Amino acid sequence: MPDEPVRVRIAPSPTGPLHIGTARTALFNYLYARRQGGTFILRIEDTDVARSSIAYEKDILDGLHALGLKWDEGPEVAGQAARGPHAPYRQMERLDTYAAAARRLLEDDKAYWCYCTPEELDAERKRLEAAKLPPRYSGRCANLTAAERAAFEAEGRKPALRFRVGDEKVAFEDLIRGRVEIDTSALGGDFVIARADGSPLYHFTVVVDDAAMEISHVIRGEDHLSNTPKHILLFRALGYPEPRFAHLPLILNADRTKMSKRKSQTAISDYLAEGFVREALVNYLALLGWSTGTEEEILSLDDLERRFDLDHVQKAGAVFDRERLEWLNGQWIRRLTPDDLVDRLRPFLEAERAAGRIDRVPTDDEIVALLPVVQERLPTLGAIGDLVGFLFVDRVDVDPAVLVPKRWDRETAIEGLRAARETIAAIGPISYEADELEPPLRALAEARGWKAGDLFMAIRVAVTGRTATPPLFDTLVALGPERSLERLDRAIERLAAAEVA
RNA sequence: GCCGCAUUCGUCUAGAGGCCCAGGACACCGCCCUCUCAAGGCGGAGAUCACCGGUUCGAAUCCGGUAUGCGGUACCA
Repeated sequence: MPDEPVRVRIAPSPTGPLHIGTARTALFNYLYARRQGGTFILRIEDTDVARSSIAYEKDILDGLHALGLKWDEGPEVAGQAARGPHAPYRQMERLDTYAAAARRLLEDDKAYWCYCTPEELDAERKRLEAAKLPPRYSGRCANLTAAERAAFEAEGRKPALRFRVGDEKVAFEDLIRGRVEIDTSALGGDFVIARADGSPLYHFTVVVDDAAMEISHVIRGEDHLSNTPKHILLFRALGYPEPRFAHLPLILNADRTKMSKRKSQTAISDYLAEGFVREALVNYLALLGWSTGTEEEILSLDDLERRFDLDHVQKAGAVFDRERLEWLNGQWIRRLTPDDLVDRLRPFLEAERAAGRIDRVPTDDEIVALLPVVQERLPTLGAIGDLVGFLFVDRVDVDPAVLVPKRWDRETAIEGLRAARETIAAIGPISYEADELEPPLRALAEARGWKAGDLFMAIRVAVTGRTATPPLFDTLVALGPERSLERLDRAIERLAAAEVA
């Protein structure tokens, strides 16, 4: 095949939020286009009017934008007109195109009107199933006479349009799986391409549009592999050139079934809301079913655009592994510049505030100051509240029981905290730095014969309310001398009061 | 049921006849670092390459069959 221009597309249905699987397919199409110097097209397949919504369309466009997958043709904003030489790119706005194609098939007798009701078809299917036969349309309406049609019309029946399947073998060369051959007799008979209400169905619109938009490579999920012969038959019947096909392995639930909302978290927006960064999402998704062929695994979108190829796409399905995503997310968070990280953290801190988990949102300067101890501790951006939220609440809740280190008793804890309080107070606000705090507190522990770790733990719990925090002295500095002493005082009171209880 | 696709450590994968009694990463375990938690470093455990036959001097890699899994089989996409 001569160098035809590469044109690929992602064709989501706005019947749900952007799904992990759709995002991965979009990514592979995008990467293929970029790598081949081709065109990446977004087409909205909204012919299932009952389940489609503009809100889902918006979620899908927003999600693709958030991942950095820019498309060359298609709608930019949900609901608004699309741009590109083949506009519109929303199927419900292309109905006349399908109607024209349907008319041609009808005129060529490659399609016919079927008056069977859903009930009749259902009964037929059940009968076949009961007889342990594969479900298949009988072809009852395949050769109706004009009189028979008129009789049905007189009954008020509205016909669906069926495509004649015929009896042959269809073979194609899948770019990932190699040669695939299917006998069309296994396709279940003539299939419906337009509903009784006139609205076109997926198998039909996908072919008409892929042809109209001059799609050169159809890269999609393996769940469409078995449907491909139907599409090829339609391409041929309509006299369109066939595109090349590449069927990607499925993304799987932990039980190795096709990934579903029911068993996994599938919405990209949910991952973004948790604080997964686009770099990690893209990196992880790219490595689900594809590899560089080397041992490299931290790859930016830029790297991927330069290296993606269909040869290294895996054939078998891949289980979605959240742990690995989290690890990659940490890798990417650690690579962000301070300014960038602050920008990305702010919305999450604002969300913490809105949820009432912190009492005020820190300033950018405060966040920047925290970065050295926070950046390597964030598995997700959303973990920020859990990590340092105690710095931005008016008062912490301290459990007296955890205030006492394992090797200590209550009295020692009170004594230790009092001594620590004096030591810290003596340092004063001017030299209140981590380097100034540590030596005297260590000296204190040594003088009293305490393990430094025990003393530090008691202080940590007193000022943060928790046993796992960023390094203690940085934490004290972030807290400031006043609030540090105040929290120590409160903790001492709590412990003293616990005596009574 | 029928049709199709797939099968390398728990998971993601490297591997395109000898470099592999199979390499990397996540997770797991241990050690180091260490004020806790992370991060990082080092090490460990973990795959008879689904199974059976064949081709070959030699097979994870080629061929055939079997098994298992998944997907499709809608007037959903």
